[in-house]
Amino acid sequence: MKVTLQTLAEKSGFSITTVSRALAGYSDVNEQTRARIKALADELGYVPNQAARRLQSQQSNTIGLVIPLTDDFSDPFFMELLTGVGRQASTYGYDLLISAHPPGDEEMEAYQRLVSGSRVDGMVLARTHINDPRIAYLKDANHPFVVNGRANVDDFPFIDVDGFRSFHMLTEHFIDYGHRDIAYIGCPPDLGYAAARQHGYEASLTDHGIPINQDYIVEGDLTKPGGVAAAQRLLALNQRPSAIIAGNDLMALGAMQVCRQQGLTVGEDIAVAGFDDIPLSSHADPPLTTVRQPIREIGYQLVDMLITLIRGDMLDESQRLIEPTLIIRASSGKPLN
Amino acid sequence: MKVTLQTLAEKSGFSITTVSRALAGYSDVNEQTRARIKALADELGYVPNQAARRLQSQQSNTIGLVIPLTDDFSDPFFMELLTGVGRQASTYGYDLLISAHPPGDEEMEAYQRLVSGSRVDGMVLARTHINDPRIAYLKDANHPFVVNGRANVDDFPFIDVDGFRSFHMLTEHFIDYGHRDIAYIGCPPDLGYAAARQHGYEASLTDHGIPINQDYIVEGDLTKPGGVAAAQRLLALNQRPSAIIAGNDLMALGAMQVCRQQGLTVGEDIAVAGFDDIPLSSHADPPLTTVRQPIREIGYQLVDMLITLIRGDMLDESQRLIEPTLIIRASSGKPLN
DNA sequence: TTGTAGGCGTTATCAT
DNA sequence: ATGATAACGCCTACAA
Repeated sequence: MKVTLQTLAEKSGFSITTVSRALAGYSDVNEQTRARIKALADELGYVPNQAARRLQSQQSNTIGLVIPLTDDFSDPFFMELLTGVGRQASTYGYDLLISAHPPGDEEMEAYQRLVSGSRVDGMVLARTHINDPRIAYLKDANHPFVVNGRANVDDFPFIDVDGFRSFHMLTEHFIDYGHRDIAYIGCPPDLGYAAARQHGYEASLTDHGIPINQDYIVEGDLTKPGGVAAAQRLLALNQRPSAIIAGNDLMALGAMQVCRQQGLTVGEDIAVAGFDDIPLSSHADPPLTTVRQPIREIGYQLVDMLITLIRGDMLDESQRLIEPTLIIRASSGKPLN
Repeated sequence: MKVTLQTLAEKSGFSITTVSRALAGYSDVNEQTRARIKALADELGYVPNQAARRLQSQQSNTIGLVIPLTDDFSDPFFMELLTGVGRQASTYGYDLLISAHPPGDEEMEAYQRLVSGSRVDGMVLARTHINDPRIAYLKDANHPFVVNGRANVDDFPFIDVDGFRSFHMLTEHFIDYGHRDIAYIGCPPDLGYAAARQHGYEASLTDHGIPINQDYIVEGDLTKPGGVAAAQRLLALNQRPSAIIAGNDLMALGAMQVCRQQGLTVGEDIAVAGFDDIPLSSHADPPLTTVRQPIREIGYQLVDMLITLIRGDMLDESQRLIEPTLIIRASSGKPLN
C-alpha cells in the first residue's frame, strides 16, 4: 500500500535515481521519461516519505511553537499567534509543530527534544521571561529562533509591541479624562514585558506631576481570577482609585466584574482599561478600553524572520518594536469635569 | 556539535549497537557499560535524531490536526480542542503537528502530505462535513483517525456532543418560558452536525404541537456577521419571532447585536440562545444562554482513542455521544406569563 | 556481553 | 540520459 521511489522504479523500469530526479525536476532527465514517471507517481499516489527526506537533507521543514498550558486557558492570545504563525509557515511550505506543556513541567525538555532532536528547523518563542532559560539555550545551541517579547538581554531577534508606549498611552488617556487616582494591576515581574508596561504607567503619572502611590500598584497573574483578587484589594483601600489599568484584558475583565459586584458602574463610577484587545473585550459590558497588539500580524512577521534565519540569510532588521493602538471604549467612561 | 550514537560509540570505545541498546535499556548490556555510556550521553547532551528514528521505526510519534483558517478567526473552539489534544498527546509522548489552512485551499493535499508522507501516525478531524472527503480518504488509506463530529456514514470512531439533544433542550427551554414563535439560525447544511441540530429544534416544536414555520428557519455560516445577516432577515418578518436559537454562539452574538440595534432588549423583548459556550458568551450583554460542550475533555478522549488505534488495539467503544449541558443565562429572559 | 550487517526512503556524487 | 553507490542516524536480527 505504501508507494516509495523503489515502487516507482520497479514499475517504470527506471532506476531509483532517475525516478527521484525526474520527480525533482532535474534537467538531465529525458522529458519522455519524466512524463512517464510523473504519470505513474500520480496514478499510484506517491508521496515522499518525510522522515527519509529529513534524514537525508538534515532539515525538518518544520517550525516549533511551545504553548504553555495554563488552566485558565482560553487564552486567545495564543490562538491568534498560532493562527498567524501557522498560516505563514504553510505559505513557506513549513509544518508547525506544537508542544503543549502543563505549567511547571520541565518546559526545557520540550525544547531540547524539539531542537536537539532535529524535529524543527527553528523555534518561535512567546511570553518570554526576564531571565529566560529558553533563550539562553537556543542561543547556546546556535539554533534559529525568533521571539515575541523581550528579555533583559536583547541581543536576539524579536518582535514586540512597545509596552512602555502602550501603558503610557493608557495612562495619558485616563489623565486626560481627569483621573488622578489611577491604579495599576501589574504582570508577574518575571515576565519580559512586565517592567516596560509598569514604567509606561509610572512615567505618564510622573510626566503630569502625579505622585506614584504604591498602594495603587498591585501584582496580578494575567488570569481573570487574578484580576478579581487584585481589584478586590484596590477597592478595599480607604481612598479607592477612580481608574484601574490592568496589565492585560483578562485581568481587566476580572476587575470589572468586581466593580459591578460592589455596586459600581464601570464607565461611570470607575474607569477600567486593559491590554491585548482580545475578542472578549469588545463584547464585555461595558466594552473594554484597551490597547491592541496585532498578534496575527506579528505571527506572520515572526515566521518571515525565522525562515530568513533558517536559510542562513541575514536579517535586515532583527528587532522590531511595533506601535500599539489605543482602543477607547465605554469602560473609560466620559471625561470628568 | 551534533552528538549521535556514532559519537558516543567513538568516545566510549563501544560499538554503535551497544550504545544504542545501553540507552534503550536492553537487559543484555553490562551495567558498568550502561552506566558509562549513559553518563557520556548526558555529558555530551545526546538527543536521538527523530528523523532517523522515524525512518527506522516507521512511526512518527506525532498526531496531526488540521485547523481551517477562517478570516473570522478568533474561533475559540479550536483553541480549546487544540489545548485538549495537545495536552493529552504530550502525556503519551506524542508531538502535535498543526496544519493551518486557508479555506478553500486544497485541504486534502494537506492531509495527504501528513498521512501518506508518514508525518503523522494518526489524525484528529474536527468540523466534519456530511460527505467528508477527508474521512473517505483516511478510511481508504487505512490510517488511524478519530473525529469530532459525524458524517452521513458513521462507521468510524468519533466523539460528539449530542446535537439533537442539545437543540431539543434549547427549544424545550424556550417553549417552557412560553415562547411559540421560535426561530432557528441553522448551520451550513454540509456540516456533519447541521441536520441533527435542526432536527432537535424541529422535534421539540412538534412535540408541543407547534407547527414548523419555514420562515423561521434561516441558514447561517457560523460566523458573527452571518448571525447578523440571518437575524436581520428574521426581524424583518411580518410576525417576528419572540425567540431565536442560533446554531452556535458566534451567530447568536451577531443576532443579539442586531436586536440591540433595532431597539430590542435581549432577554426582555426577545430571547436568544446559542451553542458552544465560548468564553465570549458568558461575558456578552446580556450573558448568552447556550449549551456547553466540554471541548477540551473531548480533546483528551479523542487522543485516548487515537493512540489506542495507533497501537493497533481495539476500541472498546468507538463512538461516543456526549451529554450536553444547558446553560441558562439572561438572554433567555424570564418566563412569559 | 558485545559486535557485524543489513535496511528504513531519500538525495547527492560520481560513473557510464 | 541513466544508473550504481554511499550516506543521513537509528534499530534489530543474527553472530561471535
